[in-house]
Amino acid sequence: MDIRVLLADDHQVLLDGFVSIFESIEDVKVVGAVKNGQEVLDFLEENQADVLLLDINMPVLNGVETCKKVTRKYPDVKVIALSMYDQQSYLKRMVQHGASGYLLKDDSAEEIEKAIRAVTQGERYVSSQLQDRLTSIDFLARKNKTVFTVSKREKEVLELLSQGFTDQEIGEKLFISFHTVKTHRKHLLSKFNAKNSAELIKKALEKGHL
Amino acid sequence: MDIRVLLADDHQVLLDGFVSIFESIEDVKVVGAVKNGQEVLDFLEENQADVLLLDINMPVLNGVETCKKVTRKYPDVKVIALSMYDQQSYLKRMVQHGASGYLLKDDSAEEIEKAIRAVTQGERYVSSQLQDRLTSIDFLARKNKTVFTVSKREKEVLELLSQGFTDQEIGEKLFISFHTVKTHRKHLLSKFNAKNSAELIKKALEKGHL
DNA sequence: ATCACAATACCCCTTTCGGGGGATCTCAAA
DNA sequence: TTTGAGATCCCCCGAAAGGGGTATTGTGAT
Repeated sequence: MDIRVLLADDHQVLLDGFVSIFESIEDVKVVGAVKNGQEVLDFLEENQADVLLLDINMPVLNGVETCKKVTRKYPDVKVIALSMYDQQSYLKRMVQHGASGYLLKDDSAEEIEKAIRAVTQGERYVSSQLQDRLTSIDFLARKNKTVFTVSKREKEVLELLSQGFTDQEIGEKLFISFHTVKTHRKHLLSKFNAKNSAELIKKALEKGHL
Repeated sequence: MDIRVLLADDHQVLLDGFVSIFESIEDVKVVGAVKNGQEVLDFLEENQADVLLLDINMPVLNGVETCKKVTRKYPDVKVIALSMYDQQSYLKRMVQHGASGYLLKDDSAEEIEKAIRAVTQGERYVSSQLQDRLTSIDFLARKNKTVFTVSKREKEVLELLSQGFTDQEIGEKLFISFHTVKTHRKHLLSKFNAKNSAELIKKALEKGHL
């Protein structure tokens, strides 16, 4: 039985690229190529897949959310996260949400094939480029609470901060006291481990919270 | 004579993808696939190419700089910029620096082929997704002075700012007075039209200056 | 039912920012 | 050769940010 792969990435070139790559692999069939998380769910409604190669950065429904929904609804579908960035934060979040693998777009076709075979066997696969970090991540995941959540309100504050508004102005926009905004910002700073708002915005953008 | 294409993108998957795509096109030959701007220059030192498919976001030497250097040194090489983002700021900068084409990674293989053929004919090609914006860009490019430069020193300050350092700390790192840092930051704020450092970092990241 | 956490608001205090100037000096381009 | 831009330094001043607390709600998970 062939391995049925569903591709999800918002970039057409990448989809085309993957299709071409998989054409040369005997027992791997690309059964679908979609452009966002919503389409993943729509596709799985009516079709079957063994592996989902899922880009993290997508519009409409992002990778993390899609991964969560897919693994909950279709536990048999193995999800391999695909990211441009070798950031532990992503890896952690995806693994937490049920991903079986994590690859970088920088990885070779061979590595991707290996990953697909591994996850269909029920194994986990992480890009060799990240292997060395894995131990520390596992360790951190258990001991430390590095995977933090950003609440709805904090997200709003973050967004307005990135647009250059002051606490005062944000307070007015959200109909809350500027003290509260200060508190939210304070929490954000400590969650992202940023020394000030400039670094906060950078890290938030990097980690995909903006 | 075949069209010799040099690929430059830091993501292996994309390179593989392009190679696969071009394999099915008779008269297009991929003569090289490199991972950063420096490698582009190194490659062109010893080899020839007709078209350079150049990703804008690359480490070591970014797309804009690479484009500038390549078009200056090898005027016969047609550069097609490749970006994930449909931001006019990028388009403008690349065109200013001699790019002959601009594609989105979201574009289809067909569109890419079309673009390659167009630029080898000496034409210009812009992703159809951006066609409608072109007029306004041309207009802006003439009337307004939207394209500003960020000096070397300002870039350094920007980088350190994004890492959460204060003017004082940046001054120490760069062996200059914090007054000077303040001045640089002030200039950056006005250039990027940002109300504060948070917005500055966001805009700098968006426009690819970080 | 308890516990954790999000969301709200307030206090104090110090440091940093941000906006407005002005002033050299150098180097390259017009 | 003049002009402009980059880089450097300095002033003032008020507004914000940042760090440390405390505290009250409400809600959702265990």
